[in-house]
Amino acid sequence: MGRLQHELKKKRPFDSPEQEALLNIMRTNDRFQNRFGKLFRDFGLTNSQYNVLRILRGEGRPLPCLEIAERMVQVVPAMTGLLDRLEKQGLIARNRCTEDRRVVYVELTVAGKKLLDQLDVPVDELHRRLVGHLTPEELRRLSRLLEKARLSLDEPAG
Amino acid sequence: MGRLQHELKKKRPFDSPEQEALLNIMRTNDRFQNRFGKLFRDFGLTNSQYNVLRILRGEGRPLPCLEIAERMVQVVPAMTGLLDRLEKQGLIARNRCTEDRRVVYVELTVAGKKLLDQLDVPVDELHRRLVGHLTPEELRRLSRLLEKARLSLDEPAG
DNA sequence: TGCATTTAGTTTACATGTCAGCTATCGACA
DNA sequence: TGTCGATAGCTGACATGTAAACTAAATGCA
Repeated sequence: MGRLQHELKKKRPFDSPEQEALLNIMRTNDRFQNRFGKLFRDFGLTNSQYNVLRILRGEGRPLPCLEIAERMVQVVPAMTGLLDRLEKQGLIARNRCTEDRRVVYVELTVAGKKLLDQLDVPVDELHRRLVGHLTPEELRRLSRLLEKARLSLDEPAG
Repeated sequence: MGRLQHELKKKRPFDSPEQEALLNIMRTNDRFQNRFGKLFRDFGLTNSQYNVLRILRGEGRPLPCLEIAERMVQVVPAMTGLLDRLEKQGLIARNRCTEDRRVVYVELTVAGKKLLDQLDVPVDELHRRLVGHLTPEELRRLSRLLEKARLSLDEPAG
């Protein structure tokens, strides 16, 4: 009996290798997200909030809401509230674009950058704690398999 | 430049193979969850609701709330509302245990079983559409790598 | 110019998750 | 018997996600 089957107390084996792989992806993600959530909570952030800050720092310049939403696989409406809370915490600032007044630019504040920088070491440590026991070769294989899995999303019918 | 890096419009390469693998897991999970969400929505269900029904059918007997929560990696408080909505839809029934009056048994109703059975074929089709382009060997390798990744969760410090 | 279409964001309604704290009940043990 | 600690579940507060409908602004094109 496989490890996942045991974890889920499943009585019967999986219907297919496809089902087993998908359940493994979801299970692994849930558990790992949980760990990151606990780390970020200590710094007053949620996973999504950290994600927004990280995107802004990576870009190094203000970004429109939609650009941020795209990189997070998230629907736009959710961004509004997310940004509201980050703004209230003083971690980001919003400025309406003068050329196209529909656009709202979001930028990292000094406080936001500072908080993010504080998180770099703990985040990296957590990365290693969670998957550092896999060899670099295994990590690369895992990444390649997941990227191949996502190819199905590009298909029109997909 | 890797596929994930391109998807995320990331300018710089990943800090580590650990980070890349973790982001790949999260990204893949998000996109796939989305697809399942759309399928279940057509049947008036959410991912979590389907998960509960599936667990109950797999077990074939009533289960206490906590047992269900455990298998879903979910915290108890969330279960209450989830079960409320499933009960309101007539898909499950709750009975308080007579021996231990703290325990509430949850069981699948006939309507719940029927709805679930209707979903079997579409769900299996979606499984194949999402990851059916990987060979059985690749799917097994992916599952084994994810299971190995989760081993870190068992460690006391983990 | 003038209107239809598109685009960027927001609002609203609802289902999830997370935590902290509460109630009811059970079991053990003095 | 009576009380204390553990267990099962619920409530309330808050942050996320999803969809649908809406506002405001820009664009295309007659």
